[in-house]
Amino acid sequence: MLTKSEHTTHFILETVAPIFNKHGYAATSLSDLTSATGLTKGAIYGNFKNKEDLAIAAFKHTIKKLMGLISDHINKSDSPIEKLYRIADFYRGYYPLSKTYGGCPVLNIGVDANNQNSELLEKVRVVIERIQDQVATIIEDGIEAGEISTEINAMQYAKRLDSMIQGAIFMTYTMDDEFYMHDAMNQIEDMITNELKA
Amino acid sequence: MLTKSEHTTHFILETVAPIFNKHGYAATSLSDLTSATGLTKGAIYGNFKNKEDLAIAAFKHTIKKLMGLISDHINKSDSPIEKLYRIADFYRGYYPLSKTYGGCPVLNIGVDANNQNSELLEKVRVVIERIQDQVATIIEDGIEAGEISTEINAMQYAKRLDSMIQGAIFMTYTMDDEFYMHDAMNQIEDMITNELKA
DNA sequence: TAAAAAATATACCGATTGGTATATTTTTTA
DNA sequence: TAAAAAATATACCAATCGGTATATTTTTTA
Repeated sequence: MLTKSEHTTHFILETVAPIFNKHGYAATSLSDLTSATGLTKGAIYGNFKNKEDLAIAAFKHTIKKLMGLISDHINKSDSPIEKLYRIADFYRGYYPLSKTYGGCPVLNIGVDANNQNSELLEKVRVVIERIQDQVATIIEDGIEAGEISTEINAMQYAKRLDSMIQGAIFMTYTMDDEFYMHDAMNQIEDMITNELKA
Repeated sequence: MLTKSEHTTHFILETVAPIFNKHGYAATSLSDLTSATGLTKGAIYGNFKNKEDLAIAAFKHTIKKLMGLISDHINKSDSPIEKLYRIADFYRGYYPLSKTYGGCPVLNIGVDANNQNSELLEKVRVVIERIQDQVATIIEDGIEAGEISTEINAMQYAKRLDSMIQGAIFMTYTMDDEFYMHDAMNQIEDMITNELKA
C-alpha cells in the first residue's frame, strides 16, 4: 500500500508534469503549481527539494509513461522488421496521445533546457540515447535474423529515423497539422520496405 | 542617413534577438536586455511598446537576416534542381551559422511560443509557410523545366523536406552533434537524385 | 488512545518582475 | 545658437518570484 507521502508525490508529478511540459521551466511558476494541485508551497517543498528537482522528476515521470506505451506497442510483435513498422504505427497516433501529456517532452524540454545550462538537458540527452539504442538493437536483431540487409549501419539508421520523427513532431505541433506526422510515417514505412528489408 | 532613433532601434534588435532566441520569451528579463545593451528601460520602452512587441520585432529581425543568407546561397544557380541541392548545401553549415544568432529561431521560438498563446506562434507559422512556398515553387519550376518528375507533388514534397530539416536542426542542437545535420543532408541529396530527378 | 512523527498550511523574506511618470539630456529644427 | 522636440535616464510602482521558518494539522507508531 502507498503511504500518504508517496501518494501525494505521485499526485503532484501527475498534475505538474504537463504544466512544465507545456510552458517550460521558466514560464512555470510555483503559484501555477499550487493552484493546479490545490496544495500549498509547504506541501510541494516537503516532497521536492526545489523547483528544478521537481521539473526533473516531472520529466522523468512523463518519459516513463510514454516509454512504457511505445514498448507495449512494439512488443506485440516478435519480428524485428515488424517492430520497426510498429514504431511508425505508434507515432501515427502520437499527436493526440502526447497532447495528453502536454506535448512531446523530448522536444519541449530539449529546446527549453538548451542554453539554460540545466540538468534537464542532460536528462533529455540520456533519454534520446536510450531510445536510439533500443531502435538500433532491433535493427541489429533484424540483421542477425536475416530480415534486414547486412549493409545497414544500425546506429546510424536509428539516428536517422529518430531525427525524422522529431522533425515530424515539431512540425505537427507548430503547425497544428497531422499531415507532417502521417507523411513522415509513410516515408519511414517506405524506407523499411525499400532500404532495410534483406 | 539613419536617424539616431533608427540606429538605436537597430542596435537594440541586433543585441536582443539572440538573447530571446536562446533563452525564450519568459526566461528573458528586461534586466537581461538592459545589461546586454547598456541602455536603460527608458530607452528600450521608448523604442518598443512592451516586451512582447520587442520579442516579435527581434524574431522578424533574425528571420530577415537568415532568409537573406539562404536566398543568396540558392540564387547562385538558375537551375531548379541545382537550387534544391544548394538548399541541402546551405543547411550543412547551418549549425555554426545559426549559433551566431542564438540558434534556429523557427525551432526555438516555435517551441517556446506554443501553448503560450502568443502572437509569436503566428509569426513562426507565417515564416514556415513562406519557406515551404518558396521550396514548392522551385520544385514546380523544375517540373516545368523538365528537370523534375511530373509525378511529384511540389507542396507535399516541400513540407517533407522542411520537416526533415527541422528534425535535423533539433537533434543537432540538442545532442550538440552535427552528424544529424550532415546525415539528413546526405539523405535529402539522395532523394533529389533518386526521387525528384526526371 | 496518547505520544511521536510526518505532512501540510500559514506567514513571511528579500529580490526581481514588467511597466510608467517624470526629470534630464541629447538631437534636431529654425 | 536658441528653442522645440525627441530620446534617454532616473526613480519609483504594485505584483510576483522562489524559497523558508514556523505553526498547525494529519498520520503513524506504540
